[in-house]
Amino acid sequence: MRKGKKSPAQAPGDGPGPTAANGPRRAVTLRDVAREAGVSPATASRVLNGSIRNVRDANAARVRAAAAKLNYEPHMSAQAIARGSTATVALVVRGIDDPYFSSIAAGTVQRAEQAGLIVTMAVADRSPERELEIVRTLRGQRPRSIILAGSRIAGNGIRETLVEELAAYREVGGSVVVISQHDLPFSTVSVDNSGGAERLARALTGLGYRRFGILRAHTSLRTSQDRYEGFVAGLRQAGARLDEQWVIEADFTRAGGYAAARGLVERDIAGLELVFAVNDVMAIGAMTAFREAGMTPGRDIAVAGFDDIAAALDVTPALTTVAVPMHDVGRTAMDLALSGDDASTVRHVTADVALRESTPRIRRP
Amino acid sequence: MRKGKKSPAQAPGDGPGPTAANGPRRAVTLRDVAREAGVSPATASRVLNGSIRNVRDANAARVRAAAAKLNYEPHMSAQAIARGSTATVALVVRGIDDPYFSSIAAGTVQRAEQAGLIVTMAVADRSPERELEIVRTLRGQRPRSIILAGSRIAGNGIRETLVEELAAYREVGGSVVVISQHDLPFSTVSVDNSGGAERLARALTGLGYRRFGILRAHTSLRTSQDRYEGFVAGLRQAGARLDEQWVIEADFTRAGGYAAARGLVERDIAGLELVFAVNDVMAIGAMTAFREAGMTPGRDIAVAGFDDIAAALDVTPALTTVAVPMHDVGRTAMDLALSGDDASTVRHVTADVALRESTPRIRRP
DNA sequence: TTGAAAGCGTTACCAT
DNA sequence: ATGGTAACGCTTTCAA
Repeated sequence: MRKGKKSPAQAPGDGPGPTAANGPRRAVTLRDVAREAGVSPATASRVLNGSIRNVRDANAARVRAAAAKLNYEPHMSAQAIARGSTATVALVVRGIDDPYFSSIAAGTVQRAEQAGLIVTMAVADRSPERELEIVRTLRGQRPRSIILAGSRIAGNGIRETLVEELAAYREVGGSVVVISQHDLPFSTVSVDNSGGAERLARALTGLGYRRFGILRAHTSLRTSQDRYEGFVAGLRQAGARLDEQWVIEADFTRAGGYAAARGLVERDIAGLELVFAVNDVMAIGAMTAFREAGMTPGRDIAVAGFDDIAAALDVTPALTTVAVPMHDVGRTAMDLALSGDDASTVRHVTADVALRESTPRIRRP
Repeated sequence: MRKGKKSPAQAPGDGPGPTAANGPRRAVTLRDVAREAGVSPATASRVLNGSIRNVRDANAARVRAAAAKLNYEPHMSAQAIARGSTATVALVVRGIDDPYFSSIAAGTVQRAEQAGLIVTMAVADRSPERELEIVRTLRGQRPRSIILAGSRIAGNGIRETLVEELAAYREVGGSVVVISQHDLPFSTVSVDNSGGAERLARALTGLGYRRFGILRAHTSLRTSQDRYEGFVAGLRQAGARLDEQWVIEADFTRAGGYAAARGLVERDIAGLELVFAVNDVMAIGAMTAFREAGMTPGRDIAVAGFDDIAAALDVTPALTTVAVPMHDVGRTAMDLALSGDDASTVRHVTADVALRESTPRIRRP
């Protein structure tokens, strides 16, 4: 038995009234409400949370009154275990801090709220191992769905284990949605990273650019890799060639872009015309680094990014980028999660090139 | 009884084995693990989640092996109801999308993870009513703590109801932390909004500025109000006066700042030297609006903000602001939440003026 | 050290 | 329409 608070406290006869003691009073339960209303817990349950309408109006009213009077709020965990399902959706991101993820999260949360679900956030910024660990823990929450945003391609079996883990989760009734990981056997929101980057490359060569540098993240980041490869493909199509020495790997963050650009300016970059960073925060970091080095972005060196975060419009010059509708991505992910589509549906979202002042038409000598 | 899966399925004798059927297999439970290990559920519980170390090594090993083999993950909801407490913390923000809140959230989540807690996010961007509703729903989750970031001062009784609601929640064992709402009877992380703004005003007058405009949010937003009043106080101390016609109320967002600045430039603002926006996103929106109107921020008009979000360094000219250590705020909030300090502790965090190029020393005629 | 059993707050079946 | 009661998956007391 639990703490012996039943018999002594019950003798006097009623609810959780302020029993003069001071320790945390116990929360109001459905039984309290039922007692107050003079009905059985079953009836109270039917009124408050049940789907069926088989309760006499008079009783329903009394129950509702009692609930209001006692300020009753159903215990979600208890409901979860009684019903066998929760009202939770889990979202795994890499860094909430990042405008990309926070926009996706915003879209997700918005949709979840409409559906009466709560979303829990986990941050998997450290490593694939950590991500795996998180997914494992998440299973314990028994969420309806797990949405994975910005996950990695990990080597040495980690990825396989992750897939197994998620598959097992789906096996017991959960749904899994991944964002931009088109080769995982789950429902996917697929951002056209590769195509967008390709079109960007073509647009930029169209503006006259020929000598490119690229700031990309580690190859294990699928998003970065897709954008990189798409961009290179676009250059190739346009007959521009890429000098490997100007491809730099850095963190997928503002700091990463900043550091990479610093590294660049310390070398001889005469002749380098444009730097493409695989996301806007890196591009913006790079612009700041260039500026600090006395170069004016958009004049001495062109810069382009990817994502079209809000800040892309606020920097000077405004940043050329590829617009990803991040809210949509989040919403779509949630829609997929809730659709109950057991198949591994893929939903494509397009990414459009937005040419701005950071990449003016170039006048070649 | 529930779904009749007990008797028939039990006859053959064993666990949740793949019974040829295809519907969602049921998840592995502690009983399954216990059976597999040949011990009682009680023992399995002790090994897997119990604090006490009273299990023979051999048995412990078998239990662990069984758990691993079956890929068991404890059902958090079940634990929550059995133990009478959850491992969640609820965070209520106004818009995850906003860099201010996402940074706070990041700090919070980081700390929570260290403590083995999961955080659920709710967005209260709509209205005080909505916020109240959210808090109410949240109570159903029975989180250990509720952290309120960026909440409002609402009129007409809503605020009182909110306070009552939170008080009741604390009554039953939860802890409440509010950020920057120093007059609520709960533990508080108090950002020195008013002092920071005051120091900013003095620093700016020290640079020679005399004619100020202010972009602020609705008076119901405590943070905005504090910053506004602090700034005005600072001006007064420096003997500068504020022309009311240049105080504009707008949304607490980039779009709000942009719109307000548009409105400003459409009027005759000759003589206006500096615009202070009560947060960086508004200031940055304003800078963009000024630039679009053909004015160069930092030269034709000075601009200052508050928060020191990452973007403040990336805009041109770099934005003068008051630096709020947002990660710290988030972490501190979580620390307070977990400290179990029943008293309404207040933790102060300072905000330092950061003078940058958007407010150069002014040369008066 | 171990297991039986009660109990946590709900829901849903079954009978009334 | 209503109430009794088993069940959900786990923890913890109590007795062995």
